[in-house]
Amino acid sequence: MRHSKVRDHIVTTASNLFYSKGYNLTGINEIIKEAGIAKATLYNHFPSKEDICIAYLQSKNVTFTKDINAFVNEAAPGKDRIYALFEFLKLFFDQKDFNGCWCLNTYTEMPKENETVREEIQQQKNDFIDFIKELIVENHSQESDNENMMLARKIYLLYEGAISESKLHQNTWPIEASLSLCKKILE
Amino acid sequence: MRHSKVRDHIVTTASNLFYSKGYNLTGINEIIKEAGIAKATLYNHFPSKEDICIAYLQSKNVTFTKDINAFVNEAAPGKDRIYALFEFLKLFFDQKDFNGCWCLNTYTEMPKENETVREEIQQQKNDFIDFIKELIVENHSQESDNENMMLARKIYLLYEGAISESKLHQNTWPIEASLSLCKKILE
Amino acid sequence: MRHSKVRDHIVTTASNLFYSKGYNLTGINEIIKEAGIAKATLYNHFPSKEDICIAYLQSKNVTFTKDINAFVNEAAPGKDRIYALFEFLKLFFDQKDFNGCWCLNTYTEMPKENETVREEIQQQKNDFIDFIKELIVENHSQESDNENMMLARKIYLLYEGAISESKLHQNTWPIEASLSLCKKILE
Amino acid sequence: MRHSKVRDHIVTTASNLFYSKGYNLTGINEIIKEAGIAKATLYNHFPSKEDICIAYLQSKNVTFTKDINAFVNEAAPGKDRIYALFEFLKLFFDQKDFNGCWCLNTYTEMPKENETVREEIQQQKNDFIDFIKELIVENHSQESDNENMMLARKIYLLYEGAISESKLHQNTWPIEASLSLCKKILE
DNA sequence: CATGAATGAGCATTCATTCAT
DNA sequence: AATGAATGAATGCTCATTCAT
Repeated sequence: MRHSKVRDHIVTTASNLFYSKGYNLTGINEIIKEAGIAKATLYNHFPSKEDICIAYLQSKNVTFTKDINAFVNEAAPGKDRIYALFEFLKLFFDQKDFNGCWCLNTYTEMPKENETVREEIQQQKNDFIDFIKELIVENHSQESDNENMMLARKIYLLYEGAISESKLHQNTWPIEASLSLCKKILE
Repeated sequence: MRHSKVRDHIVTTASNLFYSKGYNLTGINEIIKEAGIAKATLYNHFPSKEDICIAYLQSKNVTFTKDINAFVNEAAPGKDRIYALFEFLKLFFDQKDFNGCWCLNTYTEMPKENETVREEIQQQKNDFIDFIKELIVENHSQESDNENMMLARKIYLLYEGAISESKLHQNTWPIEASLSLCKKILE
Repeated sequence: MRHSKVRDHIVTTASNLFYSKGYNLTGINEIIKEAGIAKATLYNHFPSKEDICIAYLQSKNVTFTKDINAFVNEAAPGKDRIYALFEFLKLFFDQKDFNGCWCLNTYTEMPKENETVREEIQQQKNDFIDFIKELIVENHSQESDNENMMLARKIYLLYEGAISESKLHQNTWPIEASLSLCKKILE
Repeated sequence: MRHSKVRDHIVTTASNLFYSKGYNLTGINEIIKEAGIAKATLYNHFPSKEDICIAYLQSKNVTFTKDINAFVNEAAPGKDRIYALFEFLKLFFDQKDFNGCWCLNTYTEMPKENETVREEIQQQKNDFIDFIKELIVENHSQESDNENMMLARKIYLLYEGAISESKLHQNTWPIEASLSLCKKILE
């Protein structure tokens, strides 16, 4: 049974802790205490802490993908939808538990040897680049596929820089600066 | 005695481990074993692991500042010196223990409550932004101080995006893309 | 319902695991996984792991008694039937999951306080001694009952030494040596 | 420092527990509680429980070798020294914590994969066989080396059967029977 | 009769730090 | 200034068993 109420509860609880405190600074004991379950219950649902981490990453990604899709679709087709990425980021930043990008954070916390987690993260980022590319294609589809990809990567880099640095400096200026730069290259 | 041979040896050893494995995944035992010293010796020089972390960050910054300064000064004055930032990053990426930015990594690994480390990191990043601003001033000093700062932040964001993402994707395309974008906004 | 198909399946599965891995190194989870049943199903048939252990010992003994009886009866009446015990042991040793004597193994693994299991094992061994005594009686019945018993115990000791040590040294020399000694005392 | 007071204390404490309760039924917690030390202190002296097991086996063997040597040397040279092996065993049996052979017990408790422990045990047993062979050589040295070895193995098998079965049946008859058999083959 | 889910107590091991010398 | 030894608290994980359905 892949989806159970308890399982979802564990993922939600662990996700909040992993995201706000970090993966290595969150112990299993803290997760079960917060979730109000026994240790063996957790291990009945997940073979190891690493598996909870994967579930955490996937859960974050599902929500993110859904939310950002909905958000950009509220903007007018064209460049505004691309700019909306950064508006979305501002809302994200304003959330009281904002702690940057779960992917970058987790990638940093994991031992290099953990290829499972690394590949999950790389996949999510590549999916995000593809998502940006789609927005670009909608906007100026006269370019070659390769040029669209190049542009998508640049906007992706601006987004990533913005999320990392707004966290580090605890300020929105990186988001504003990235948006400004984004507008410049799309004009 | 702020500077002793043993102290420097500890910092060097710990730095290599912290940088390549991460702060939380590096234990005190590993540091003393690698350094070939007794545990109490380490604690004679540093009150706690956190203090070694500060020394690590400072040590990394001293080297970085010296090296990047030297590197950009080899380029012709003007835009080339700014582009040299990204050339420097490529060399950095090619080093066999490359693991992204020690500041971003450590910021992610530390508990939010640790303001000492957070402030050290923010200071380093602000110093780096100032360094970029100096390069800009040298290049087109006719702009206002505020506009120079805005531009410096944008180039800084490109640099930060490039270092983070080249690590994550294990590829140089983020550096190339950032450099390309940098050239575009300076033309 | 003392004998059900499920019950027998559990005993068979548990027996294989207990014998090859040891009682303490075999978990309930491994048994149910291997048997393909639910945990509660197992506990419907056996009140505790210890009860499965008893069933395991009895099951092993039933098979052993049947097999060794059949085997020695194929030999000519007289001394050959006694020597056949060691020939039987050689065949036992050659089985790919050979792991010595289930009784001695289980006796070693159980806490001293577990008298139920200890008595079951002692009973099986006493039955085996009686079995050997019967073979002796068939052979030279002119001896007193006491002398027959003494002889049976000696042959039993050779058998037990042979099984333990062939396992420990992973070699058949202990069986050969015991057989050789057995022949000497019967000549 | 291979030999420290604490280390010896740990080995002594663990040995008593491993021998009387069994390796798997003795937890690290019980060892440290009985030894009156902190958990990390134990792990400062031994990398793992398995290493304590090796130390336990070696410690038992050192004492055994010393004691049995001293004991047999008190007997008159010749057959008596060989018979003394079984007299020694009787004294061993009478000790209040007698629980059979530590080697056979530990061999049974260990997973098959643990070759380190298995080899240690096999080595001890082979050394013991060599010891018996020496006693035989002293007695009737006119035999070939191979025949002496064959005889040593047989007496060894009697000894091993005696120790295993006196434990299982909680009685000295196996020792008496083995001794009786031993006398028969040496006459 | 069978099940999936839950549990408390326990496991071996590692952590950063302190202390007496 | 340097050390080896000791520590309490926490780590991730497994155990046999129970319970509601």
